[in-house]
Amino acid sequence: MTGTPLTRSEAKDLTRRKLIRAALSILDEEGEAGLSTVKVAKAAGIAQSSFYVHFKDMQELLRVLAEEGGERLRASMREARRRAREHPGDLDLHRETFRIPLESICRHPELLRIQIRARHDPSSSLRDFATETAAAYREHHAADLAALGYTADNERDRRRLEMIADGINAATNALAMGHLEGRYPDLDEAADILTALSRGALRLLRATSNRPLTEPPGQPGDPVSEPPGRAGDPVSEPPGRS
Amino acid sequence: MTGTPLTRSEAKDLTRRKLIRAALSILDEEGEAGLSTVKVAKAAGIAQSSFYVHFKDMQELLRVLAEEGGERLRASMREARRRAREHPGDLDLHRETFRIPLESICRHPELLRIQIRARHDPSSSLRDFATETAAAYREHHAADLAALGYTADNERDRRRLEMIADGINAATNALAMGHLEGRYPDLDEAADILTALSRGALRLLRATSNRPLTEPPGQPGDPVSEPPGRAGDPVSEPPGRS
DNA sequence: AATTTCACCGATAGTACTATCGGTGAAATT
DNA sequence: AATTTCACCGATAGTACTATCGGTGAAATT
Repeated sequence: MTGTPLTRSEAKDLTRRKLIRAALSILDEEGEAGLSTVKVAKAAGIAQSSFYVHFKDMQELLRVLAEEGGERLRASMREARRRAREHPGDLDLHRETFRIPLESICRHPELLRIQIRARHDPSSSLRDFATETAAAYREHHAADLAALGYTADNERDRRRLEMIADGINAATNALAMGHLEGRYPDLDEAADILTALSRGALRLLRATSNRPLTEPPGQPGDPVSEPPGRAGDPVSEPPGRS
Repeated sequence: MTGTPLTRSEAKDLTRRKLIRAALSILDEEGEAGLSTVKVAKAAGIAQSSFYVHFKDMQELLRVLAEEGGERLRASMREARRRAREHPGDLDLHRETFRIPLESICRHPELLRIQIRARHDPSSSLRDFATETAAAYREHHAADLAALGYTADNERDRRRLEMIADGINAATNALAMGHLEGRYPDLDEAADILTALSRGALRLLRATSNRPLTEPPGQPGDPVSEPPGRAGDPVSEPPGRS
């Protein structure tokens, strides 16, 4: 049947993978509270005590899990955004920057769930890690927006960009979860909504930038003004793109 | 000192409130995993076994907690949105519909955290409840948008409205958390961002509605609707508002 | 005044889990 | 071939918690 004589370290690594896989599946079915060395070891086919050959404790396994998943997603997002920036005209590519994370989340939803739970659980040893991860996503997203031409040269605008990135990331997670729950069968539709959310907010940024402070939000005739001069396509490209 | 002779039921109710308060504070400091009948009872000043006089088990206490918090928030949001609808011109009132939930979340962040954790924890007995609560927020928000004039008379548009509501709700939670973490000191700024996110997405809805693309919900001449040739105010009011 | 109710108590049986320890045999090294 | 390494094992001490039970005294009812 097998014919594959494994070396000792190969066998160990295999067992380690089995433990990780088992943990993921239990996490998926029962959540973090259902996770125990007993269950994971048993599901991986080894004795409970052997769990400690591979991990110092359960927290270490969880961290490994979170890191692996996060790394993969971040890499694919970076790539998608880079491509979109290189071909600025391509709407499909731009939407792609939203579809990539959506798909990535849907591929391993438990990984996002761990992060979300950890971020909101003061007792989780992963909390700091999850908070840092979320901050990295947020700041990276904000930096990408800045690269698209939404220069943030003062404190307020920087904060706004960060809020937009924060909000959009949260919305992305929410829509991915909705897809998994069967509410939004088409991920492209979700990506469209995210694009629209993002652009709407960015328009505000342009509109009320600190440059021409002539406009306190509300002037006769133009309730929430557009940059003077350019009142074009309502779904127009960001300033630096066309 | 006291001078307040409590009846038996008053005393019992007081103890019950103490338990709830204690649970909230422990939840805040240590999270759900740190919650136990031992700790809660001790913090409330009674014996561990007396916990069961007031609650069937810890899950019941958690549910009571979640229900109380959710009820309060929902009521204040309904009220804020009603007011905004009654005075359609008032931008401050519209922003208020976003500031109310932001403030409410910040008042008792643990309550939202419980819900979020529960939604993403398959083992939580509160999961169904949290999912239903989230669905209620989402659908209510979507209905409110529909009431603003974004009629959703086909499946696709309905789904889009729901996605927008879903995304905005998620963004609201994220910005509230960011405020608590000290990143967004001004809740009004956050409310502005949410308003902008919302409007941007709704514009898409109008723009690509499946009906004759020429005339979305508004009438000809309506300053609000965006007839293709008429590059009007890109951050205009929703169709039904002016 | 006698009786009943009941919020609370301490003790405790039971459950689930963690993490360590000495032992084992096959792989790896000498 | 002899020796060492080490992934894995079963047993077990220790920890933390849940939920029940009989008892108690003051409040409430009669």
